[in-house]
Amino acid sequence: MEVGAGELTIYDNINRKGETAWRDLCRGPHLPTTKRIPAFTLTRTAAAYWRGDANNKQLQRIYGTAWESKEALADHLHRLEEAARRDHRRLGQELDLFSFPDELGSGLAVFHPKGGILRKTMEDYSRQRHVEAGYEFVYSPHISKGNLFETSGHLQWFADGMYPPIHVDEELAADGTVRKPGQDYYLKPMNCPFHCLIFRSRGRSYRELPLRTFEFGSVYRYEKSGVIHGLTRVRGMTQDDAHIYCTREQLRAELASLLTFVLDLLRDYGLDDFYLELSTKDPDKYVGADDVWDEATRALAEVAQSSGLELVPDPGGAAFYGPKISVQARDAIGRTWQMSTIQVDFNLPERFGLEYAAADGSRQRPVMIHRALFGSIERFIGVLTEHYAGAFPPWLAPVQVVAIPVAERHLDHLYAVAAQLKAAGIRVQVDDAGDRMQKKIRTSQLQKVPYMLLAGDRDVDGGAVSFRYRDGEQDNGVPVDQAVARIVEAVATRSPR
RNA sequence: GCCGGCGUGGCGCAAUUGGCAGCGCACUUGUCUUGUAAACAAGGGGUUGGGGGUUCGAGUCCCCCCGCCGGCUCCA
Repeated sequence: MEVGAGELTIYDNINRKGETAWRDLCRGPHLPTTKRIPAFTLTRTAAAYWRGDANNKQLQRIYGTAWESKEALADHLHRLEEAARRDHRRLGQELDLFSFPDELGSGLAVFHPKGGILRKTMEDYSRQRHVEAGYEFVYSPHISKGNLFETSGHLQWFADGMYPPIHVDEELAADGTVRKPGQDYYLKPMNCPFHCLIFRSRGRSYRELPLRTFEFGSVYRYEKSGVIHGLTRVRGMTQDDAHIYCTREQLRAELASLLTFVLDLLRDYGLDDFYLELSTKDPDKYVGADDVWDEATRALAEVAQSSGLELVPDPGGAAFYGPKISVQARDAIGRTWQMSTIQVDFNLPERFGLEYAAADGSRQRPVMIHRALFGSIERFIGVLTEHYAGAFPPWLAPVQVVAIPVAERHLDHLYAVAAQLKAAGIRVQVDDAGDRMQKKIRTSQLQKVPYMLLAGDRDVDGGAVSFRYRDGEQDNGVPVDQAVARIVEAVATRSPR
């Protein structure tokens, strides 16, 4: 039969007359009777393409889950609830981070002030690390004439993933015929063609290589309507994108240091459980010479192996232009997300005719590496939101400190503390609303603020504040200078608490 | 894109066979001046996603768009 390995059973479903009403396919495991399933529930229903091919008809599929005991089923359902509680779409709403206004269109997000400061903090730290790692910062526009994407091959290979062209500058004569043909502009689906133009903008020497061009580049992809999902699958996104142009000899060392860089940076954002996937050539869809493919694939494999991380092969999963490593990260509840990709590309340097002058004076073609760490910032924010369940570590938290007076007369003391924190670069708010203290604590708790600083008569008299941490723990009567230093230290070291 | 479900103040939800659009939170104002997860009271806020249709009458029924949710296919 067509379904994989193992047994395939056809169940006869008998009607009251004892005739077979319909037949049902099932790939095991099989039970003689459903009485042996102690706990099950139906979960959802949706269409599925016959044999997983969109060209085929769809069948209605009913999903269920079966467990060895009622307790195991309850545990499973509880885990699903936990995942739902962490859903970044819900937390994005509750924590006022971002939204998807209907007016913008599907898959297009706006970041609110709190999501904005989170994003800016992530970007700033990323920029700092890229400076340290020898990247050059470049910028490119969001749209381009179609020419560029003909050169890059996007219009041949990936036109259906792109927004349709914007046709401009056409002039018609009085009789309606075209007097001046117009131009097609496209929203860019990738940044690489632009970076290739930057490389090509003047003659290049081997002395400049590796040339590492970095950009937070906004790209637009016409994702099919049914696949859009929160921040993790959007139509407009910003990639932390870089293209590294190097010699074939430099490739291996560059890939090795790159993987280290990527993993270190992901760890700084709080992800630390990884495995790697090596995507190799699809024999039916690739460009470039076999020996270069082999060389690059070997280099990637060796670099991956020396990382000591688990390596999962993904045969045929490469892009048409070169093999890649992708970093898969496990989050706090064990789900895996594809994060960073490191792709070797033999195609674009060829298509753009990129060259550098080698030491012997000959003209050589550079190898190009595409890489993104976050993948897209939007997606990374979505993943981190779920990883932390919205309780971001202090350095990332949109509001790091909320100061709460026991009574109104303690406000001036807290305004002074807040001014000190603010001067030290801490994002602090004084909750001077008309609510009671308990209510203010609840509000900040629900907003997952890392530090609450409370002050009553005892604190004011002692020149102190009282900590309430996000986990409910308290540390009362901490002298103001110490309290400020404690918070500044936690933020500076990107401490988890 | 496909199949199924859904769309009601900022958010979460209610509204009987088609018959006065409501509740909680949030917001504004007032009173209370408080020691670790919700004080009390009053007030404002809606063309029920958009458009068309049926009807004396539509949140409710029909059609077309838009968007969301769950899957499938896709994810350079």
